[in-house]
Amino acid sequence: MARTPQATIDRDELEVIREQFIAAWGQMGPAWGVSRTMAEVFALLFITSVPMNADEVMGRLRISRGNASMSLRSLVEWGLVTRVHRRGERKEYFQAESDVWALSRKVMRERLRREIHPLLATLHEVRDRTSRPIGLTRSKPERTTEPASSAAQHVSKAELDTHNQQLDALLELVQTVDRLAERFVGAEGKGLRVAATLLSKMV
Amino acid sequence: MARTPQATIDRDELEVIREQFIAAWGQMGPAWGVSRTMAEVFALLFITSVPMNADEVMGRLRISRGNASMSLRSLVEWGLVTRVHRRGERKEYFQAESDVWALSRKVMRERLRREIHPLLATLHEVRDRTSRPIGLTRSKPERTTEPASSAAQHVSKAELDTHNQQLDALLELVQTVDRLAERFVGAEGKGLRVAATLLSKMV
DNA sequence: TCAAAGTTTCACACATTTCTGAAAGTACGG
DNA sequence: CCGTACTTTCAGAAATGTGTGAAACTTTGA
Repeated sequence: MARTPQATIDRDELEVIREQFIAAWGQMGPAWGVSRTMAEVFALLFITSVPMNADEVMGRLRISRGNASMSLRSLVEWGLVTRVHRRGERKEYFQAESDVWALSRKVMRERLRREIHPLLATLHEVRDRTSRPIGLTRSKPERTTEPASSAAQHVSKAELDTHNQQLDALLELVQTVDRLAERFVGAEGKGLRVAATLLSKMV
Repeated sequence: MARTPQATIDRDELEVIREQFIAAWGQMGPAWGVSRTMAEVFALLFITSVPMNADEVMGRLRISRGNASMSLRSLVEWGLVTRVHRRGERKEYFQAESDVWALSRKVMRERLRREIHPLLATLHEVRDRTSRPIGLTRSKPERTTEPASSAAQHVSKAELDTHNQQLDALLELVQTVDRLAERFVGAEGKGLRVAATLLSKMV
């Protein structure tokens, strides 16, 4: 297991290693809310650390022009990759954001926007439909009238209370996640790193 | 916008409300690494707060027996739902874990296991292939021999260093996420809640 | 030991997502 | 302006992921 500080590595070997990295990243893509290809393109740009144009990307990854164009565009939208113009060249080059902390913040921001916020909106909406102010004192069941089976129409107070309690608890959770995430995203610097340090102090 | 503390709600109305909740949850499913149906089944059990058997689930959600069986089974595997036996009844009933904090920990544990850990393993493996101890002092480029274009075979030291730096930075990030998550998962109680409280003290 | 009740499996059908390639669009230099 | 170099779009093809339903399997009570 002793690692020899290998001085040289073959071009081919490096390419194989990069390939392995790219493949691993690609597999994670879908689980992260981006397509496999998008993840691979990003991995390629990230690990190579050299700006590439669409042709280079499509050649290296063996994907179509259309796919390369789409993927690069999405990556730019996510803020994970930036366009680079080279003097005297007409082609557009793309380079990956290389600061991993910045990357994590950008990913988080995007997922917050696409997933958490819409969910929160719906949860609030749903919560409102059974009235009662949001997220406040979770009134304990205080069972009063029970089945109330007058005309097979009304829902018992107990059932409604349970519903509301579940919803409130969920809302609180999602809001907590949201607030936490916003904090990371907002933080100037290495949001996660700060968090990690802080939390390591808790038992 | 003033909310009347509505005393009664029609059965039908409650069903519609539940439906909206279930639909919203279902939409989030894919983004969370579970299928839409699985998310819906969970939402149904969670919001209804009453144990149901497979037939009730398939009836309410209009899904096939096979699908219901699969989804319930996965939910049990994830630990989000538990089987309940009723005295004298032969059918199996299923009920959702109702503590949202426990839920969040279980989801996190599962995703850690399926996504983060394999990724970490591969990253380490990739890192090892260019040797040098892991995650330690990120040696600054210290550019020495540059192109070294002897036989068009070897990779320049500079290129290799860049590669390793990117990889190390990424490893550090993923490890941080991993450690943070492990902490939440491990925490007895409301991991996230504690985190939120703690972090609210940071500026 | 059997029949009834309940659950799981799995080959196939269906739906959704992703990718391709060619055509349309855009912008730049001359 | 026009031609060339490059990029984007998009309809259909391919791949992937999900859902169905019936048959196989398991369990239980008599």
